[in-house]
Amino acid sequence: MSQASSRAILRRDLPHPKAQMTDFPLPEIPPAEGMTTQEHAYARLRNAVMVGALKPGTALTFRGLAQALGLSPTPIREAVRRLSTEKAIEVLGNRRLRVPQMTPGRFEELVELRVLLETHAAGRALPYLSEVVIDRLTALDNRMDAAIAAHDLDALTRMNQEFHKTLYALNPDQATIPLIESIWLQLGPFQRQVIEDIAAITMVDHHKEMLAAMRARDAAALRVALERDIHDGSIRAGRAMLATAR
Amino acid sequence: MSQASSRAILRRDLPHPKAQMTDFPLPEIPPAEGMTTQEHAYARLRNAVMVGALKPGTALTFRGLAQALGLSPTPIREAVRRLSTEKAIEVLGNRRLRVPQMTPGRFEELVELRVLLETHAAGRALPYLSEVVIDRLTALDNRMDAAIAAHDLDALTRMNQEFHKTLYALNPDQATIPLIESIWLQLGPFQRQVIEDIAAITMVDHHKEMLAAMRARDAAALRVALERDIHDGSIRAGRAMLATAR
DNA sequence: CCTGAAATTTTGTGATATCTTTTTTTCATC
DNA sequence: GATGAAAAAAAGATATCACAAAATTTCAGG
Repeated sequence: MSQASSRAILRRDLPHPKAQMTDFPLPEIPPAEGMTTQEHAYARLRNAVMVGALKPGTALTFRGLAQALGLSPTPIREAVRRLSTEKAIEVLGNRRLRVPQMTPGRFEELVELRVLLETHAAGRALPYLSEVVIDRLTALDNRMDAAIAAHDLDALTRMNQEFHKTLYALNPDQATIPLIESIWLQLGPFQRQVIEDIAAITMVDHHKEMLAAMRARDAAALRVALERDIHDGSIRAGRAMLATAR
Repeated sequence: MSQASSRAILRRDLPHPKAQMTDFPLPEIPPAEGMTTQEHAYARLRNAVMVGALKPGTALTFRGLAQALGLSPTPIREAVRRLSTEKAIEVLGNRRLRVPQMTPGRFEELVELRVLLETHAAGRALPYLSEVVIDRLTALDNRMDAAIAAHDLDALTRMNQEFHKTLYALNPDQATIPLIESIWLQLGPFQRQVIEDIAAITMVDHHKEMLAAMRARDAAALRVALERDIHDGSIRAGRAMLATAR
């Protein structure tokens, strides 16, 4: 991990002392072939938000991010603007950037949207589901068990998203995934504060329910398992956190 | 209208001769107070896509757009990148930009998503609905009747979106509207090819149904009217168009 | 030790320059 | 006239520059 030059990302002052951070890593992302600098910066920042590497309320600067990633501000600005459109980063009126704060109302809305969009996507994916894919998802689920054993929360988060995304992407006429990912981005920073091993384990348990429903080609059961997966994975812990944080 | 310098927006060659355009206007948007150049460019391009001022398949260039808007490429790039994240503009692998093409499968998916998200948003808005708002929506609906009489399709499209958006925005914990707008953006370029006066009129008729349901605070009726509004407004004409265009 | 105004630094914004890739045009050859 | 390779033009990507706005620090006065 390159935490070497990640010092200048933050501003010095923050409204809430709790949000103060002296240093944090921007997880690396392998730079794919033929990727522009801007795309790589986007992928890396997006991943950082998605896995919760940036806490809610964290203030950012273009120049700080540029320095942290070893780039000029130009591609960073493009990447951050894209993320701001996805509501992953907030551009405040006074030209300041920060990772959005979570509120109880927004949290409930986001979880409802996850259920709405993901059950829709799963239903539309089911007709395209093959044995090969089920095997692939089962293998992925097993790797998640290993990640839990190793307490590797980053890998677990990534694989969990891959599990869901693989299912939804089976439908070739795909317009839902970007919307779902926008929701994931908005939940990401908050989620990290919330996830605990227990929540992670129930998450995977629901995946096994989902896989059983897929094998049976049972749309209703898949929907129920998915709803449980989303609810148990976030709602309980999230509500508790927001209730005490006030 | 400033169509003066909108010549260099397009590339000369296009895969489909049908998509070739010699000139087109980018509808103007009043530059709001304290708006940055990038934000204004974003608003203007976004509006152009939303109201269908750019045909599907239209190829764009950063420099051409910059010239058309009288700006340097920098803010244009940021604006276009944002739109590409919203799937309003496609960034092809070979670094080319274009307005996305519509396919039958994608069209059905987008309309389904409209119904899914907008019925959700309407349901969540209903508890916040006041008489004042209903009156405001009724007045807006009347102005739409006038726009139909005047054959002003741009104004009609804008007001139709305002009608829907006003309703959904009543819920203060709002995460759905950006998703809905992304769908509108994706349907925008195609919709313009499809809209006819008859479709526009049925659209408004459904608004009157929606208003009646709002007055009665009847969530089920509102949902039905909204579904009809979306379906009748696009599905029939859209399907017909895509069927013949093949 | 606190307060607040001025000076300093930092930052966002937009234009421009440079480099590389892609596209378009030119033109010789078949 | 068609074909294709080379030359020319155009366009994307990124770094840098200049400027204005905002935030931070400094420091005098209480």
